Amino acid sequence: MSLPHAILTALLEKPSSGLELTRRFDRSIGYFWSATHQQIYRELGRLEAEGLIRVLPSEQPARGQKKAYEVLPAGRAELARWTSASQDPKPHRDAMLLRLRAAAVVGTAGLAADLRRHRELHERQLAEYREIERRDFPPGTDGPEDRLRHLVLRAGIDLETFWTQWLDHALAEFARLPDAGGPESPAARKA
Amino acid sequence: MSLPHAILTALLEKPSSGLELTRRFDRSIGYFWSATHQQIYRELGRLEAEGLIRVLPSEQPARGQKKAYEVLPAGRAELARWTSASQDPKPHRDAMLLRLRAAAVVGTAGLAADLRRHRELHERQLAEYREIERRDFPPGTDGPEDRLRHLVLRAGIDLETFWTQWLDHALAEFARLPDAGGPESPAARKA
DNA sequence: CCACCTTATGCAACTAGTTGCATAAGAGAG
DNA sequence: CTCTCTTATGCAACTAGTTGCATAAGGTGG
Repeated sequence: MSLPHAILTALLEKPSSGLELTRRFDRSIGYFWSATHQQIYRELGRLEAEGLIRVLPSEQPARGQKKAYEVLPAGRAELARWTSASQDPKPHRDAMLLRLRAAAVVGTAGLAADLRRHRELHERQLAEYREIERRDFPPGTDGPEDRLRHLVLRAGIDLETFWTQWLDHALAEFARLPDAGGPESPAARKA
Repeated sequence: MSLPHAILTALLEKPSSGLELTRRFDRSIGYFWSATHQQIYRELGRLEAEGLIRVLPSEQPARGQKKAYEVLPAGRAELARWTSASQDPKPHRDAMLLRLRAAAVVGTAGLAADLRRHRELHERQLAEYREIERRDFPPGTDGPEDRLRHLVLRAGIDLETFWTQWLDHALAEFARLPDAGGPESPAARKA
């Protein structure tokens, strides 16, 4: 139930068209709230119908024409309401941890390669975050809005650092396991 | 697409009924792959229809009667296949980070209290994980299966530690912000 | 013996997110 | 002028997860 609020935030930061929003979701906002262009268009339609946003009057678009939206006062109020309301954290789902647990039962064959691949992906993401930090938060950037946005980026950086290190730890553990097939290789079991 | 595999893993660890599975998902497995009882019953039905699990022959149940399942060889094979197959990490969604970013635009009013509440929740979860670690992984527990399961638990412990510390950091940052209403309090804007 | 509580299973409807594809305008190549 | 590529918007169908409620057996207290 947060995609509309993600869009409101993005539009308050800068009025945009659906495709522009999609691009921004692929970059900054999508790092902690991803969305596809179809989700975004559908949600823009709903938000407009509810009177929380409107099409920028300058543009009178037809299909295939850019159509930029801006947030109306009711939209800002709704975002403020949502931001301050108490919310329970959603339980996270992590397929890799599940696979590790499954591997304890059916064997670790083939898993190490994917652990290494994930490690690379997290490292690449980390490098991207660091680049954003260098670019957007040079020393002296410390207005209240900057501080909050930097705080969010720090969470991303620290999380990727965490996963990179944890995967290193996992790979080290794998190296110590008896054999490539793991505790019970599926082949050995199926005979 | 991982719930069936979570269930297969749980059933391989120990054949169980739907409700028993639900309880185990509330404890260990649910810490990284949560599921409600309705999801579990529905999925058990599907897995049985696909021939990956079967009802334990000892029990011939009617409605309201316990009905325990065990994994068939085809189920084990499918789990092994899924575990070893390469999978891309799903982008994570975190509402709290989104709220912080929204707060940079509409103001921080009311947010600090929920940050504190979340900190408490993460700390409580951390204590629970540590208790599980103490109970299930005493020194000397180091068979290959134990190592893998411990690795997964460590991820949980370290993640909760991470969030607790990050929230402390966020609260410290909040304390330094100009005022309770934040950079642009909604009230000030709406006038 | 029946009202109520707990354990246990399950259906139906809804919400959110994903995937695949369709439509349309404009720009450039031949 | 028309074919194709890019930009842009959007619908429809599907998959996954959530919420609300129904059903049924067995035990307990009055």
